This record gives sequence, C-alpha cells and structure tokens, in this order.
Amino acid sequence: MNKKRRTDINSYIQSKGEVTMNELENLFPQVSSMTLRRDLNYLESQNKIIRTRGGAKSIEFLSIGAQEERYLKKTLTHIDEKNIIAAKAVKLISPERSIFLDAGSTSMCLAKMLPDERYYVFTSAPNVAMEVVYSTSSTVNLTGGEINRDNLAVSGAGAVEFMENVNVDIAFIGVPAFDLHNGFSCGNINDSQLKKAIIKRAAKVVVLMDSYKNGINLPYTFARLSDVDIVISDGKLPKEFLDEAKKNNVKVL
Amino acid sequence: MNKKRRTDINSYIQSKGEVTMNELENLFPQVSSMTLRRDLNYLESQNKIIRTRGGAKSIEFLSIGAQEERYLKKTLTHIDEKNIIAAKAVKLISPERSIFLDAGSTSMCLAKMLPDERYYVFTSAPNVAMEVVYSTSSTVNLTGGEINRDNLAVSGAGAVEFMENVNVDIAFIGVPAFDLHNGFSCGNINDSQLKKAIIKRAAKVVVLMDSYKNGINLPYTFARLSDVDIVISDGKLPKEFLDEAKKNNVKVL
DNA sequence: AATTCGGTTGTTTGAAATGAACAATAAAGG
DNA sequence: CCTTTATTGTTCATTTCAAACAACCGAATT
Repeated sequence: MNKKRRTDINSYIQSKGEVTMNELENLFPQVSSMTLRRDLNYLESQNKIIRTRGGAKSIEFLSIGAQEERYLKKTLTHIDEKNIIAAKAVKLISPERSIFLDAGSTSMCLAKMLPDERYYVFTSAPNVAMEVVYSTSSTVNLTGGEINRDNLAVSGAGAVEFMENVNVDIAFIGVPAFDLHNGFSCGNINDSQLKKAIIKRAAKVVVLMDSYKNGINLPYTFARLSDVDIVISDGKLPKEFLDEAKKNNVKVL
Repeated sequence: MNKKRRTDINSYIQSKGEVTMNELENLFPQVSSMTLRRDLNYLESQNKIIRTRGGAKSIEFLSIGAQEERYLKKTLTHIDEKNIIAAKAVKLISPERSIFLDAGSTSMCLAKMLPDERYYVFTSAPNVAMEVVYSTSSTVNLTGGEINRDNLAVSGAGAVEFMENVNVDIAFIGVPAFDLHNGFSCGNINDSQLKKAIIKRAAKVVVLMDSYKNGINLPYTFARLSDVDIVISDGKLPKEFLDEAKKNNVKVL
C-alpha cells in the first residue's frame, strides 16, 4: 500500500471538497484507476471521505451545515498555516497532562490532531470540547457562560472564575492580533479577561499565531510578549518580531 | 412533484443514516425507481443528503465520526418517539423567552426543531448549545464543568452554581428513568443535582419522557411527579401513570 | 542467488447503477 | 372540453463498479 499516495489523495479531497475519478486519474497517471478506487474505499473506511458515484467527497466539508458557513469561512482561511502551527503545537503535549485549549479555528485544528490518549483538557470552546471527547479518552472540562457567536467561545464572569481554580501544565492560546507596541490583543473584553486568567494559571503559555495576525491592533490587550513562553507560528514572521521575542526570552517555533 | 414523498424519504434517511435504492423501492412500491432517483437528486441539491452509488446518506450522520457511534446509538433508539415528544415540546416555546434545555438525545431533537427566533437559552450540553447557536439567533449560555462522555452533559459543582443564579421561564428536562414509587431518577449524582437545581429555578418544568423510561429505577431521584408541571410523552404511557399524574395536577401531553 | 510469501497493483469482465430521451399520465387553467 | 405544463414511467446506451485472477514487488529465509 502506498501510504503517501493515499494521504496525497486525502489532502487533495480535503482541500477541494470533492473529486471525480477523472481528476484523480489525471493527477496520478502512474497508477491504475482500480488502485485509485481502492484508495478511495480505504479512505472511506477511515471515515475521511465518502464515496460518491464517480468520485468522492470530503466529510469535513459536508458536515458543515449551511448555517455554519460564516464560521466556516474563518475556519478555512489560512488553513495551511493553521495546520502547520497545530502540528508543531501537538508535539508539545504528552499524555496525562493538564492542558488548556483556547477557542478559535487554530485550536480546533490542534484538537483534531490530538492523539487518542488520556489528557486533562480544559477549554472555553464547545466545539473543541466535543472534538476532544470524541477523539480521545480525556477528561474534558468546559468553562461556563455565554457563547460568543463569532468564535464559539464561552466567556463571561463564570468562565473566569472557573479557570481561576484549575492548574494547567500547558495552555494554548489563540491570538486574534499582535502588535510590537500593544502586545497580544483581542476584540472582546470577556475573551480578554478569560485569556488573562488562564495565562496566570498556566505553568507554560504557548501562543498560536499565524503570521497574518502580526501588526494588527485590537482594543483589549491580554498579554505582552514577556508573559508567554512559546510562540508557534508559520515561519513567516518578520525579523523585528523574532528579535523582540529573543529579547523577552520567548521561544519561537 | 410529490412533496410528501420527498419529505418522507428525507426523514427516513435522516433517521436511518443511509438508504439503498432497493430499500426505497420496497418502501415506495407505487413509484418507479427513476422517480426515486430524481427525488434523491433533488434532496441532494437541497443539501439534505448526499448521493452515493446505489443510494444516499444523511449529511447529519456523516458529520458524526466513528468515535461518536456510542452516543449515536442512543440518539437513534426510539427516534420516532423522541421526534413526537420534541414536536409537542417546541409548541410550548415562544420567542424572547428564557428556556433551559437539558442534555440528552430528546433535548437535541428539540433543539433541532427550534424555529429561528431569538430566545435566551440555557443548557448543560455543548452539542445542544452549538445547534442552537447555529440555527437560531438566540443568546446561548452553557453551564461549566466536566463533560460526561455518556450523555454529553456538562455537570459538577460549577454547573449547579451557574444555574442557581438564572431565571428560566420554562425548563425541559430529559428523564432517564421513572417509577411511580421513586419518581424521576438518573444514574449520575452530578446530573441529578443539576436537574434539581434547575427544577428549583424554573417557573415551568416540562419533563420529556418516552414511554420506555416508565417503570425503570436508577440510583438518584431528582424529582417527584408533584415537582413538575407538564410531562410530554409519546402517548404510550399506562393508565396508572396518567391517574397518578392527574392526582398531582400534572398535565400529560 | 534462488525461493517463498505477503502484500500491492494491473487487467479483464460481467453486473449494477445511472441519466438522457421520449412516452404516458396527471393536474391546472382557460 | 381542450390545451398546456408538470410529474412520472420506460427504454436503453453509457458509465461506474468490484470480483477474480494475474503480475509484480520487496523482504525474509534457505
């Protein structure tokens, strides 16, 4: 079995949403269509895609209902960068640890990549929580409060209080905006307070930030560079950022 | 175009997850397979199902990954009864009200039926919360705490405390078991405490109970018949239950 | 090096599913 | 009652499919 071909086919389908046999045959002229069909069947058995007449569709794509499109758009922008970041982040996690996963599409990416082990997971996002419950054997805790329609985060007074009483080994914080002068900021006061509370409680603070977030300002600063331990990005951050990080003893991956 | 046939086909697919053409042909012997195929294509164009070779699959179902199957099984047992119950329940709800939706598959059914209005929704289930966020314009509040893998309920001390501070006009409580002697009971102490707290805070308490739950005992009683205002069931409850309900001034739908 | 073995890939082939095109039927409107 | 339009049924050529077997590859064993 050619594993690479199968993962290639899968990523192609995941990025395009669907394929036809003809497409695949052009894409992989070296292999026979029977083999491609076998690959599709395999991927279907793994619940990655579903077979249709003359091709296949991505399950990810289908599972996103019409109403979710607004959120979907955000999920899909810069998806490659987010996958890179999440792949780096998942390496920092080991079983039986207590981890916090923020709300947002990058964290969701990370949640999907978690190996099926037992962790103690805290999160403020119901979608992340469900993903972790389903795909790992972890204990999952969710902060309570009102759900923000934009990023699906639960926040508010209750959430802050909840997080003030837990110890986390490693917290993964999504970042809506960063600016050298104002630090990490976001557009919602509740989210900002929750992030602050978590950063205070976490032994290690890891920030997930794709390079498009750099140079943007939002109203509420929740952390400075000096407050975090590791910044994970996609390798396209400018030199000034890297210098400033080094000055603050922050590792950049 | 026969609209009823198409909605029938759709609900059949939604409840079973998938169909084959043969199945449909047996189900609708009056119509030709070409027509059925046309129906499937139509439903696909409406994003209700996706066509496969020799049949179709529910989109809802696909979004449920392999790991979710355990929960899925519960979702699918007695699905008709649950739909009947949810349909009755949704009639009790009007816009701008503050409502509580319990965890569990019956509540999830109810959530899916909510018209797109603005409510103030409180729930202890992240899947219910997401459904309501996506399909209505409501303000959605989630209780915090640990997620129970069996029923996807968030419960624990935090959840109880959270619910003690809110006012709900109408609470829909799912029931795992009922017995004339021990009242409504469930198998988890945390869930039981949360249900108790909600019943205390709700102006009107509505219990969603399919008839299969009658005559079963579980360790933790969270309410007596006299504590609730309305019991919604599927019309298959025994006379003794109805008598007892009348004695306690409980309406049975 | 030759042999064997497990697994993957290619080819042939008959069966199944599909949709186009046209015929039949039902429904709607004058 | 006739005309028009939409839906449904039937036939049929085309496409897609997987079973079965053959060929191939690579690794382990002799």
